[in-house]
Amino acid sequence: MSAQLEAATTALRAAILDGAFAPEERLREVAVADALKVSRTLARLAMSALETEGLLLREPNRGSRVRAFTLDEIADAIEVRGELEAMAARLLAERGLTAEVECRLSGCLTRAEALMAAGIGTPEARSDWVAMNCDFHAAVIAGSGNQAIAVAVHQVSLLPLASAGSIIFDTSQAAHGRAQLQRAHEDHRLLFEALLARQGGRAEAILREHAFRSAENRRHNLALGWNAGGLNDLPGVHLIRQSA
Amino acid sequence: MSAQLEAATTALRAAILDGAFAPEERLREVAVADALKVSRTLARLAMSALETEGLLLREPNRGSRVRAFTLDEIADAIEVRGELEAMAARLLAERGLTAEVECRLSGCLTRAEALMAAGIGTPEARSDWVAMNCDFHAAVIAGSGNQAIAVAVHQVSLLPLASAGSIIFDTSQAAHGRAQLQRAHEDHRLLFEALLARQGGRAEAILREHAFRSAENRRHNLALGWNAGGLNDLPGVHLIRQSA
DNA sequence: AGCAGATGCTTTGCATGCAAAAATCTAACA
DNA sequence: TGTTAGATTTTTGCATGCAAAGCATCTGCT
Repeated sequence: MSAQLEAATTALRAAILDGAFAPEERLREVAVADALKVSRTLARLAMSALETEGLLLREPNRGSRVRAFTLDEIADAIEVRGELEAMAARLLAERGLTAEVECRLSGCLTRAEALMAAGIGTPEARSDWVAMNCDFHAAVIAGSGNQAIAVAVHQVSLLPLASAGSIIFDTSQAAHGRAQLQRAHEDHRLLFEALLARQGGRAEAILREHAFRSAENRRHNLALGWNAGGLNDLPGVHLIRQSA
Repeated sequence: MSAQLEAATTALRAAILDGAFAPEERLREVAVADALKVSRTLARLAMSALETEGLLLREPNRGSRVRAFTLDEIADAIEVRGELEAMAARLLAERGLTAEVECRLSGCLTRAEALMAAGIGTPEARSDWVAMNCDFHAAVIAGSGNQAIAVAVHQVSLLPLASAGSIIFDTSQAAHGRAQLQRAHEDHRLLFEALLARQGGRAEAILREHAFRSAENRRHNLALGWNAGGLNDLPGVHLIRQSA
């Protein structure tokens, strides 16, 4: 993918996630091209890319529409990601930590503690926390030595709000939100401990539960925002009510 | 994806898997276009599609190369697929079998028994077996109710020889090959039993072990073919010696 | 008045053409 | 003889243009 196409795709993806297009709205190439200030060809290619990412649905000869997601789909994706990361943790425990991975993980723990000590009230602190979380999870996956896990995790993380990089901070109830982060950090710490001790089964269980509760939290927080009509403040996504 | 593009992509994918291009060989758009008898545009789009599938590697401004795979990568992908299917089995056991899924699974068991009774010496029988196997695994995944699993499985199954639809029958040692199939069938039967009894943990364990051994068998059979230089008879794939 | 068919307009799908970037070749100089 | 700089050739990346497939409206017929 070339630089221009990359830029166009990124811009279109951001526009979709920002809610620039209504759910189920038809996307015409010319409109996209105009909005992105690129040629029809690039708009078309960007749309194709986002189609394969699953953000757009294309009907033959009738263009594309933005896809809408249910809360359940997002929670499902997070659960799958968790299962994959649990597998990675097990493999990592079995093969043992390299010095590099150990350093990276403990670095994340240190950063997390510093952030929690200073408080995570500011957007910068939240951003740092997200980066730390991404780094931690990525380190586990990379350390597992199984590339297929990374591929699969990448795929399910394409769903909006399903990746380790999208965390919804519950600022309405500070104490509750803080408790969630503390618990997440404790999970990370215990996981690190299990990895050091080569306890594969334990590492797997910790990460699986970590992800499961993460999915539950996500579902809860999203539902809150949904009911409050406040989803537009999120790194937007089109949500539709879950069918049943 | 339009009909013409779909056809071109399928043709190119088949050509690559058939080994029409040497590993690491550079693929030029015009060459591909000529070979597929399509315009450069379609060739280009097809190459992009295969790039996202992971069959081609593209370097900016320098075209694409066919990607080569190691035995380990294939085994890793199978293991990940197994983990995902094990998760699906657990979810399916927890939510219980619907009449439709139960019927589909038991149908697969019946077909398998018929095939084993008649012997699987002919290509048709082998093809039937593969279809049965695909159907069985797909039924478990679909029955889990978690769409993200299907997406992730699809992704890792894109690796050549990693999908449930690619089985290497060991015809050199008939008894050994037959034992492999019998064991696979027994796994399926026991899994069905566990699902009926809502034994989620047991179902998960069975399928995970099933996949793990499948990966080992695949590694073994591929290594056999590799050493015998007989990989060209397979639904071809470019294999390179695993690095370590 | 209602429905079927036809015609025009919109939108996508594909091909060709042009420009820029990379690879290769050539030649000159150290 | 080896190396480097320039020029040429190849190859990709992108834009524009044209044709075909939908979709809507309008008209004629029952």
